[in-house]
Amino acid sequence: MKQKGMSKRERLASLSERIKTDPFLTDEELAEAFNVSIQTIRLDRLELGIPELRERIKSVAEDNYTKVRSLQGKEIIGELVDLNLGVSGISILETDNTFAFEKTNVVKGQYIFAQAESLAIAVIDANVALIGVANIKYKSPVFAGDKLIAKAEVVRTRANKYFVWVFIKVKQTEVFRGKFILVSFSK
Amino acid sequence: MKQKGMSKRERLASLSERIKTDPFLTDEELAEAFNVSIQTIRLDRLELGIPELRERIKSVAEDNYTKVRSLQGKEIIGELVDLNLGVSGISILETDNTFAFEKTNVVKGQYIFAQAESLAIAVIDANVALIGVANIKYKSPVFAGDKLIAKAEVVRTRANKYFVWVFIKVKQTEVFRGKFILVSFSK
DNA sequence: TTAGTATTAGTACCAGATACTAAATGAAAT
DNA sequence: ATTTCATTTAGTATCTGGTACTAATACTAA
Repeated sequence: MKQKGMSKRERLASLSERIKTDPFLTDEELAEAFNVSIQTIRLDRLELGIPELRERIKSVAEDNYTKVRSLQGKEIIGELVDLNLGVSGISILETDNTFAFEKTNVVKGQYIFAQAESLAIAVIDANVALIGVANIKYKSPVFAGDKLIAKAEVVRTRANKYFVWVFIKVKQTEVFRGKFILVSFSK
Repeated sequence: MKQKGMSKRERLASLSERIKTDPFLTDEELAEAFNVSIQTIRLDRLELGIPELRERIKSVAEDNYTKVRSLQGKEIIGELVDLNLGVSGISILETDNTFAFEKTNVVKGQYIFAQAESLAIAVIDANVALIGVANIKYKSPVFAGDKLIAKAEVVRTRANKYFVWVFIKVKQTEVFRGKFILVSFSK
């Protein structure tokens, strides 16, 4: 994929684009791709303020290490700030643009749902599975940066079934409500 | 956090534990922590088959790079295998244990929901926001390893509102159904 | 005391850089 | 055609966090 006769401006733009899409490229590989010397690539990076390969890899690793742990590894989405086991609970989720659609900056419903679901499960604290849900409603869109405050309440317990209501608000305004039916699991 | 008078066996066990929980530790830091020389740490790593810091960081970065992109970066959860814009769509999601609760191996509802929601949005393909949802139902638990096949159908369009039904099956068995109300966004 | 293991020390080497100096090349302006 | 300045290339010393290897020393159990 050699690109000859490129102006410096073009190369700089293309370079940062490439590194953004693939942060694992060495200066040597980049030098070959652009058909310039390694030194030129280094000068370009210096000019663009792009750190060296190892730093890039490290930051990808660090960013994701925490993010992956907190988004997919952890059982609770959002921070549990109050818990009254079997009765009620409150969690807070600070959103940012990684939770949102790029174009619109609207937070994806899946994260709001995840906060509600995980809070509902935390309140029960048993080997539960979410089997039924009803009456979910997104009342108004949530934007990146909004701080979601979720409140859960156990409204009824019957045999191994738990009925939990979860409300999520952004600054007093209700943005989501859902009724979850949790079924405790045979051990 | 110095640990003196540890046997080799103890150190080896503790070492791999530490590196597992924090892969960003250099040999030097480890040597200080265990109060042994750097060479000892290197011999230990060699014996345990633990790669060097840079390799560790790189593999964390690579593992997560794809995972994070596909789970939180991408707009669609699951692979879109069929799309009839404005009418219907099918997506497939192969689950694994990263989607599930550790203890029970039951896939978290949030991922199933995310697949359904993102498919519903893909079928509409407009600047939509998910505002209302109704009649969601998880019919039976999904386990890590199950292959989820989601089908979406647009059942009604009224002004800027779209009513989309999504069914998810695992081997002919319906595990989820949901009716989404999507509202197209003012540009 | 000795054998064998564990540990430490030191050297040469590597990748992928930084930081720096110096030279060569190219294009535009005079 | 020559000067001038930006761009590019070349080369050296240095850094980090290692590998691979050899050799010496310390510890421990028989």
